[in-house]
Amino acid sequence: MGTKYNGSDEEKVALDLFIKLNRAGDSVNRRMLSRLHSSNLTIAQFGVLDALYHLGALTHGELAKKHLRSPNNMTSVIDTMERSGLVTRHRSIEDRRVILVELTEKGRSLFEEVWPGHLSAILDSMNTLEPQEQCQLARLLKKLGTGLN
Amino acid sequence: MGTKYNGSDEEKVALDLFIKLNRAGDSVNRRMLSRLHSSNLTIAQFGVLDALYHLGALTHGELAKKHLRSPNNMTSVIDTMERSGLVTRHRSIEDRRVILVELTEKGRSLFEEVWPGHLSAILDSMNTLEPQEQCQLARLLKKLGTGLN
DNA sequence: TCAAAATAGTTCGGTATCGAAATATATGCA
DNA sequence: TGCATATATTTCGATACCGAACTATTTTGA
Repeated sequence: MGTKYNGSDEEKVALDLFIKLNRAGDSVNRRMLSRLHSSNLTIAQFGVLDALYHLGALTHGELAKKHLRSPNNMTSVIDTMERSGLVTRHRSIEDRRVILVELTEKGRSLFEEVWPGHLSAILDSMNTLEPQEQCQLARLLKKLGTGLN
Repeated sequence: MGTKYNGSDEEKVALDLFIKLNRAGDSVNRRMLSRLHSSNLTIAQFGVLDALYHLGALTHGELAKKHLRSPNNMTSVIDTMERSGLVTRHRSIEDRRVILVELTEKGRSLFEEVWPGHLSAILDSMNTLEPQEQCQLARLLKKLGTGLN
């Protein structure tokens, strides 16, 4: 958003907040992106690894919901990951429309290799704020996010 | 991030915050995206319109910096917008490496048409929070963002 | 003054993302 | 039972985005 908008104070506060929300999110993700880059993982791929590691086999639809993305997206992400041998697909027996995605051993060990650094990067980032500031921020973000859905 | 990670309380708070930050940003942007979609604008394109409208002619580099994107990106975004007749490019006379991007009349009027709805959508979103909550959130996000750069 | 370094943009190859439309399968209802 | 509808995924065409390598131009410094 431009910085030269002339509106009421109320509008300025809201716009300013909108901008800062985006900037903060961008900054955090940019960090993660450059971290993951050395493992040849994208954020989307890492999200899939993470979900599968912690939750076990999931369908395209479940993965998409987990990351607020459309399912047609997952096809391409999973394609790439399957090509690099990180996951396997197989069709469900009960419902033959469904495809289950599962970590391979390679995917599992890559995640275990990358996760500690990723976690500590998140901790580092967030520790810019005092613990009670973190809680406060989380509360406000939750309220904002909940109001939007 | 998975929801089943077992770490210290401190880690849980930070991870939780990280997730909520992303979710809130996604929710807000998703809204904007669906709003802009009816004008055949992407978020990137709208950002360019906005910057050019409020700041006048800018170079690729300035536009990229404004949106925390790489300049090679701008080439493609500006290409698309030039094709749809929203902006023009011309090479600077003083420094012939530089390309200045400017709004066309079509771009200007499209922005003026879209901006009010966009602004009120932002206001609506942010008004989920009380004014003093908005200020508090902005302050925390700023502190977080500043610590990251 | 002129070659090396810096800067602005583009091109290339690859992934991610979307919406719309297609395919395959499952479910529900008359 | 059988057709209409719903659901899961894929395909298609388009845009966005990244890093790396490239071209053109300007600036710097010996």
